[in-house]
Amino acid sequence: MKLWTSGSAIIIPVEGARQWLETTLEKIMKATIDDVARLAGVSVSTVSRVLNDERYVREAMRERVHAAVKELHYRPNLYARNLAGDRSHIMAMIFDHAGGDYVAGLLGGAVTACSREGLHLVIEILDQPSMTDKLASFIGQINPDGIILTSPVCNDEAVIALLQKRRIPMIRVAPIRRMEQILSVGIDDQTAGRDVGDYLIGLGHRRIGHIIGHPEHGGSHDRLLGFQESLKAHGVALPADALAQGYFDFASGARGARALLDRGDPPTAIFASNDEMAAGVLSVAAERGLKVPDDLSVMGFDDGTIASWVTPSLSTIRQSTRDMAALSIANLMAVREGRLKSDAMHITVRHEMIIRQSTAPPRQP
Amino acid sequence: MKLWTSGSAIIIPVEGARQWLETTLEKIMKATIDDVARLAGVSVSTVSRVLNDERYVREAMRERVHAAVKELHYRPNLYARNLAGDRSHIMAMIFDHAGGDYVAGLLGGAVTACSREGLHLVIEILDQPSMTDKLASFIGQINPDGIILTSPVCNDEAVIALLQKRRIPMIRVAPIRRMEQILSVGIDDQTAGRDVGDYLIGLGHRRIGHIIGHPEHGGSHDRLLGFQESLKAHGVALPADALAQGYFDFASGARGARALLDRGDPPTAIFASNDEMAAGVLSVAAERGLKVPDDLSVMGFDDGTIASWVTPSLSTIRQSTRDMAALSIANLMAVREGRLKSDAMHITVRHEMIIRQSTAPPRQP
DNA sequence: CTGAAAGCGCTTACAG
DNA sequence: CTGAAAGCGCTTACAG
Repeated sequence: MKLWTSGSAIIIPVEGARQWLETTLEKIMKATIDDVARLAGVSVSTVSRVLNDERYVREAMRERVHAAVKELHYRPNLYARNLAGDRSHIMAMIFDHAGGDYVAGLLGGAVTACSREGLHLVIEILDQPSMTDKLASFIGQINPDGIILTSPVCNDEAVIALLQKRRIPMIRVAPIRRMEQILSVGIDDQTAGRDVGDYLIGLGHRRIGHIIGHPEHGGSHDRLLGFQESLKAHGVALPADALAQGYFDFASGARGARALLDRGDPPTAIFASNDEMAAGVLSVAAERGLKVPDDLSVMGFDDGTIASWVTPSLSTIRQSTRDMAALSIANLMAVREGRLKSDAMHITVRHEMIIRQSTAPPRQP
Repeated sequence: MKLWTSGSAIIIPVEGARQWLETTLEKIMKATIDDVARLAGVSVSTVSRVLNDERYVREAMRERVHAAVKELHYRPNLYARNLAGDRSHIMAMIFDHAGGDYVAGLLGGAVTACSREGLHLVIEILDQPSMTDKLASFIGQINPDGIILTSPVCNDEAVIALLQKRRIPMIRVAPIRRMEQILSVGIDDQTAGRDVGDYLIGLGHRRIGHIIGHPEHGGSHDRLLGFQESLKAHGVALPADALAQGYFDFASGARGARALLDRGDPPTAIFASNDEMAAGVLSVAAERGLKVPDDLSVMGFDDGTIASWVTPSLSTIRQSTRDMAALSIANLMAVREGRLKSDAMHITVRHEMIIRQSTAPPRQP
């Protein structure tokens, strides 16, 4: 929409009028698909087809439409599209709390991937087990094109059943157990756990403790499993009291460390299932006058920001939650568009061991 | 797909058909406003009025509608509402990166407040200065009912101008400078800065350093200002080299600490403008064999999770970013509904000093 | 390959 | 206080 002025000026008397004019212009200037069709000299059907990248459109038409779109600064109305069509162009991510590097990475990765694909991300918090009513209301209103489920909700049977019934493509991030029909993504936690065991044993440690991660998070089990495998393979004992249950938070890491160090034969190395708990171990070591890594080696997991902050800095396993989220979005789109069947598909993301200051050979090898 | 009927039974041959039936039932069962109107024996206009809590509806009607809504498990279609009406029932929050306790608190508070008000939260990341194209595209499509701007975008003139032009209610979280016409929320950073100064001087410190926060975050300036006021009021000198510029991250806190401690007359206390930087100070102290708090007192800001993790735990100022976000949502709604004019309104959230282990009187008073 | 037209499920003047 | 009807801006069979 253009304004033509010929010789004379438009006089705008007062501030209020200027605002009114602006608002009105805005409204007029907000082009619709009809405006585009008119300018391009085609039907709205054709415009729609071009916009949605459908086949069977002549190149000439395509170009004319694109030119009109550009000239009018046209942006399709999300709500009209969603009402008329069967896609919402919206992705959802569900988690139980907003904090920590782990969630932040997922969030950042998801938003970035979404905006690259022309999608929007809406988030919802489910912090009670089986809040299916809240979830039902949420997906009933948003009708997301796909949904990313993090721990612990990704292991909630009621949640999964609901989503399956509603036929919403979903992907589970680091689930406890993979399911035949459902996409999932994660690193190979078991191998990572084995890597840690091998590394610590390689340093010469023979009494190694482990603080298990949150029981409702998939990584915890697999890391423990791999860790056990490694010790077994090297003939290193792992008595029951060398294991402490943690919950991925600082306090439970500290509690676990105290329990492990109070044993008759305390460990020379502790592997905590995430960095926060490892930081808890470090604080207990400091409190007891144990030098890290000389008296005690400490290994974390995640390589979050905290791993480099603490003193000494943490040796850890790096996993990219950003990548996991980006891959989640990409695969959910592929499922929705029929490019991919979701059956039995698990995406494994690379992990990497990062050695810093908190690990070393034991004092008495 | 056809259904065969033989006698009175419906014969469903294969699995595919069962799925089809389920899907169809789902679709049938997804009630619309028409269904509600029919069941309640009123017009859709009336249903709409009841749903939107408008006046001028008889109590009897209201009850019948609510009963029908409940019976049908009716949920209004978000996209139809948004297309027909002028509200989107969507709130947006913009930030530059997803990490840290500060952002996590805002996020959690916003999502919680939204779901309480029947709104949804969509998030967008603007990590380059003046990404107005991306923002324009975003709000053009989402048309949020309100928008929460965090630092540093809340200080971006181009961003604000765009939002004003589009008449989207916005609130700025902890802006550098308040603006007459725009809502903002934050704690009284200046008073908080003064509180810290008063407290450290009260302990007996006379050589106090400060690591300034990120220059594009509003809190930084005001905290510094209040801190300066306090020292001045008590006649305590604050030479230029007792100030270091930080960026709210661990590394800049460590850098700042080194600079301050390398002075001829090193400080006995350092006030860092957030906890992450304070953790950086702690690590430098450890590295130099300085005992905290005996040789050096350290004060943080925010009371994020990290404040309790580090050893010694940090004395700090607690501010609730959750509350800020919740208040933001509430006030944006009030503006949109005309219950509140956005002019010159700033909401001050309470802050609180938390004393832990990292502060004490100086060794030589 | 293209277009005319119905329809998605609401809201909102406009009448009464 | 209530209802009939237009309209929001798209997508999608259905014809051609």
